[in-house]
Amino acid sequence: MTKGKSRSPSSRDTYRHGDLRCALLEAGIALARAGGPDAIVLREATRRAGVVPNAAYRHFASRQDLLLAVRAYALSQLAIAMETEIAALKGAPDTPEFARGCLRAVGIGYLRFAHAEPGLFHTAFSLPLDDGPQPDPARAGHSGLNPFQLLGVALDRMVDAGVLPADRRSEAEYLAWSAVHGLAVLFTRGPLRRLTDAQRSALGMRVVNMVEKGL
Amino acid sequence: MTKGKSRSPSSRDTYRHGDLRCALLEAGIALARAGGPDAIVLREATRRAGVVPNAAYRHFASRQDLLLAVRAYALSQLAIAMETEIAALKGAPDTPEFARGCLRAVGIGYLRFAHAEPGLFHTAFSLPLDDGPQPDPARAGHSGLNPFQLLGVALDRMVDAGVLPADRRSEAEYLAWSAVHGLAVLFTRGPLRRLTDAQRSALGMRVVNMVEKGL
DNA sequence: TGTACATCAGTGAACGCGCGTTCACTGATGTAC
DNA sequence: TGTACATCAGTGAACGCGCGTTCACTGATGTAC
Repeated sequence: MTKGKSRSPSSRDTYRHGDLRCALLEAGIALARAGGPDAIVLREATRRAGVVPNAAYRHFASRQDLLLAVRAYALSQLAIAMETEIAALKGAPDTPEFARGCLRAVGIGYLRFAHAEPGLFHTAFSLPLDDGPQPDPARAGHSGLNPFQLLGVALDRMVDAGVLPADRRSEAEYLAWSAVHGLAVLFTRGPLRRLTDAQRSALGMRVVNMVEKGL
Repeated sequence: MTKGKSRSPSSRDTYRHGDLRCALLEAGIALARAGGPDAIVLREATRRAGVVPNAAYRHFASRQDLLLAVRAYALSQLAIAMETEIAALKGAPDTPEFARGCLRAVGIGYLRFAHAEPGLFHTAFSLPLDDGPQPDPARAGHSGLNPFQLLGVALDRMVDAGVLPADRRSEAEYLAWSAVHGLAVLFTRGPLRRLTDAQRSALGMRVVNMVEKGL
């Protein structure tokens, strides 16, 4: 993920550009960060990498292919944001408190990421997500789980801790995801985009509480 | 909203095209319906209206101006979808049951519209919504209320009926909106877009119930 | 250690596309006398 | 009632733009002898 344009040649970047694929991906990420999925423009990525436009085709089959790589990065960053919140939890695991905390952490991580990186956030969901039979590890966080899986684990924990009736577990992912995703959209592109940090996190907590209570 | 390309000239469409503004708006709506906000293309709208591209500038200041007009239409259609659900409610008004039913109707209307008209739905929220000091009537349904106002009224009713504690009323719009909007997105462009009608409405009910219970 | 060679990452030039927007115009219309 | 005229909706032609993508190429690299 480092380009090293000004570094002396190493084993990593001896050949011509060095690591053009990586440079293009980074440029794509920067574009997505600044302007969302539509801002991912092949020619601009090559410009930033200091390379002629068609050089990109040595590393990506098409613009879409680059976009998918950027999206995978965005999803992994989202997963990491969730993991960070979970890691900050206090208290003993396997307690009801911890289980609830986990679900909250997943939701809060989601909202924080959406606010901190709106461009990447929208890139992550710019296309339908269809993981094949087995989940793509490129979309995962440090735990190896992708955002959806992290949510699933949090819900499983709640069932195990006796906080969520087992008969409500099915498809609970989508209920929780809906609420938090909706709020993230209202925050980032909707009428709530001018809220202060305090207002935003207060409303975030309320939504997460609503989910916990309403599940 | 009727173009009357093949009608004999009336007072409405005697002058040249007749009612080009209306024809362009209709074309824009058709484009949005089929492909969302990005599909609203000035040149294509003029093509469909049988007119040269720059003719559009007699009626819309820019592409953005046309897009805003289409969005207003989409919002009014959404309001109407909600009103339709409300109108179908049985039971006496001013009862707790009716108040709850109202909130559910607003949510279900929202979800139904999103599913029936995904292109218009996404157009409605393609830009930040900033109603000025007074709400734009072009975005309203038959009642004169826009979608957000309809939601507000439903929540007020719940407070009046004693179903929602007054201290939870504040900003409850955003909690409810979040949950339903999120689900609408998952339905229309997310992983839930292949659900059957039955599955979709079951999940819709669950989200609406979650909101009601969790508010 | 030195040389010939095959590889393939990046080049240079071009393609066709469709977009939003501007300009000076023209000619059917409704209106004033 | 008839004629001259001003209006302004739609025309015709063009602008500059940037995009994704394809083609035949070239020349630095790593490798085989």
